[in-house]
Amino acid sequence: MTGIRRLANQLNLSIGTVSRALNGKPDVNEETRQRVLQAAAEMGYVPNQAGRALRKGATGVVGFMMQTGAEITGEGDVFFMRVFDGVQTVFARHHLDLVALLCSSEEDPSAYMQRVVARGFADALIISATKRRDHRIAFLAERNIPFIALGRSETDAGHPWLDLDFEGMAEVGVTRLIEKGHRRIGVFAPLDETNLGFVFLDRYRQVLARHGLAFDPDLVFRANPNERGGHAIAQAIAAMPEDRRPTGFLLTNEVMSLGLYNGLYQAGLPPGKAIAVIGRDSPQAHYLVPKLTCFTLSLRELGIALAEALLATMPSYAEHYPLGTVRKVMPLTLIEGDSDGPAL
Amino acid sequence: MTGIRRLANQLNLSIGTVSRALNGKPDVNEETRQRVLQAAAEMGYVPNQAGRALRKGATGVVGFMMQTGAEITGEGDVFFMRVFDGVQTVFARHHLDLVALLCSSEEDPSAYMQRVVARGFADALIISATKRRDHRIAFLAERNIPFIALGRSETDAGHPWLDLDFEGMAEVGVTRLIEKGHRRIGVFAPLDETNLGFVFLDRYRQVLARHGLAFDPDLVFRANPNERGGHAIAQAIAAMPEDRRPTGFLLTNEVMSLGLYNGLYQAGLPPGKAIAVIGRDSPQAHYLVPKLTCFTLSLRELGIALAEALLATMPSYAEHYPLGTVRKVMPLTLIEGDSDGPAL
DNA sequence: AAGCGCTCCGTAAACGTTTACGACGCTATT
DNA sequence: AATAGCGTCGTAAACGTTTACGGAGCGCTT
Repeated sequence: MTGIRRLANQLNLSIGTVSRALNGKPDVNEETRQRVLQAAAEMGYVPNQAGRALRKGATGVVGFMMQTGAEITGEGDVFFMRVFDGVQTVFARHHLDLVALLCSSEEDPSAYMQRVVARGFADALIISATKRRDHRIAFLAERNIPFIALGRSETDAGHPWLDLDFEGMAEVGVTRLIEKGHRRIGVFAPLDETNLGFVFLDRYRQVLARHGLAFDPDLVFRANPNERGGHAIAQAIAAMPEDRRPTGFLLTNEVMSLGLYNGLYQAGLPPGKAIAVIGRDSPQAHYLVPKLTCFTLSLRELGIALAEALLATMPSYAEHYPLGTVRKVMPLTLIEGDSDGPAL
Repeated sequence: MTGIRRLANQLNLSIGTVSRALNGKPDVNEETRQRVLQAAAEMGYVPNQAGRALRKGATGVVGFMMQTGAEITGEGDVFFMRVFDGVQTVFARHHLDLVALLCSSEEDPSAYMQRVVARGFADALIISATKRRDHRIAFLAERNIPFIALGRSETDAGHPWLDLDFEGMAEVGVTRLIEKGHRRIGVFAPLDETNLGFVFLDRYRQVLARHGLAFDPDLVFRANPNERGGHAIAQAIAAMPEDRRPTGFLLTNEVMSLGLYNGLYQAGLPPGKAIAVIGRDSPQAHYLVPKLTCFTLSLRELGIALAEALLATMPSYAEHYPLGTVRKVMPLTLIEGDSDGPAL
């Protein structure tokens, strides 16, 4: 005798009643409910996940899909850990569990996702590292599985997403550099189809135009979104003729600054002096010299917003989170450092 | 009609035969097996996780338990992502899935783990961020749930573990600094009960003694195992009277070096000149100036070893991985940089 | 020709829950 | 006094698999 049956036996109740008592159903005497609850606690009873999932057709689990071994997110680990924490504070209120679904670098992300949803592993998904064209979005939307994307994408399935305010960063960052006298402002762009704010470049050009500055494609530096990429950009800058180099640089990525700094120093172009740099907040940014001027946002709040937006797509939570597909951009605020001095 | 029943219907077979065909059981005609396999692929059939788990009493999932929002691991994100990748290459061969079980910072880790195993979420567990005294170990060992710990612990349940070779780092690192003329060598130790190689200090003292050097407790710097902790250590060093300061420092942690460097520069004690530093390999370490002399190991191989050691505890995999409880220390190799010059 | 062993397949039970439905006793209504 | 309604509880089916068991068909031996 195992599981709920043992509990029922102990209490001289039927398994049906015990189940109802535990699940807070109305048609059970309050006194017996207390008896059940107490006995469950004493015997350490926890409902079996498989049995419950099989019957209910839902697991109570939300999966956050990530790729292992890859360094394509451009965000550090603390980034995700803090976002997770925000997501969980919301989920905890609704007895939802968050797990990270780890897609091996040897498996195709789309295939992995298909496997995961077909097997009924999770009720809903959060996908990150979205590409500009992302098959996963159409796939999930078609079989209307609740999901939300962290990061915009060009493939639009009327799906919900959250993203950082890349437009705002372009607006504020580029304007700031221009006002400090910079005329040639370099920016980062991803190498592949990874979506790290493809809207950023548009706004960058708009701001330039508004100030009467020409757009120079050579000032868009493509690289991998990691430390090495930052270093590569520095080398590329150093290799340019002096009068064509950027005098200011805007980095929308969290972890590239360290490599960029290092490369600039090596090239004799000290950041903050020869080249002004604005980046993103991260544990690294605090300890760069000179102190990095950077955009920051609360990752915990990002996680909370993510969770709430996801639940807003699920009818079962409509009473708490009014139904609707959220598409929101999270604003960032600027922290002034010493890395974005005026143009020489 | 759903699931395997639909498949069976389509093929004019019984669900039993279809199941056997899919699971590679011997008593099924090879021709019909091919028919089944093909039909399954065409119809995109994937066995339901809940049904299978309920019947078999096993999920085919291994959980890697992590804490969100916390920064207690002392390892960067790339660290875990690469370890995961190693684990998965092994698991993939055995149709095992790896997921990260995310324990919220608002929930007690032991309670979370209890919930996870009672619900039958995973067949086996990998636990990290082990404490010197870790309740989880006894808990898992008692109900003999297969698990392995990443990191040693003082609570010994005869359980398997893997850990970095902190003794080796102490041996090689301290000896190296001594041979370069350093007499006062500082080391890092965690603040709380987090286990970051408590064996390290023992070996540190042994090496000192072997070279006739006295152990000075003031040279053991306690701090949080993150960038901020590194910075705090630098400040502590600067606050010491000059003749009591360490002239060399050994950092066994992956991410503290950036903070330490920054703090030392701020204090006018440039790393590599005023104070020799040896640390751990990480994406940051590559771009520190001067280049950090550091210990490195293949995280992928660590993951592979972790997975193999875990499977070695599970009888079902005995034919591939001979039964036994592995307790192994992963060696690290030294990469020479420019940060550990001779004593002045 | 009867028996045996082998291959292949169908049948049905079981895993642990949840939940629709009905049964029972009691009170209040007509 | 019969009935309706309510509160409480038990019964049993269902979720989608896997697997022990048995049976049908066939070729071979004795």
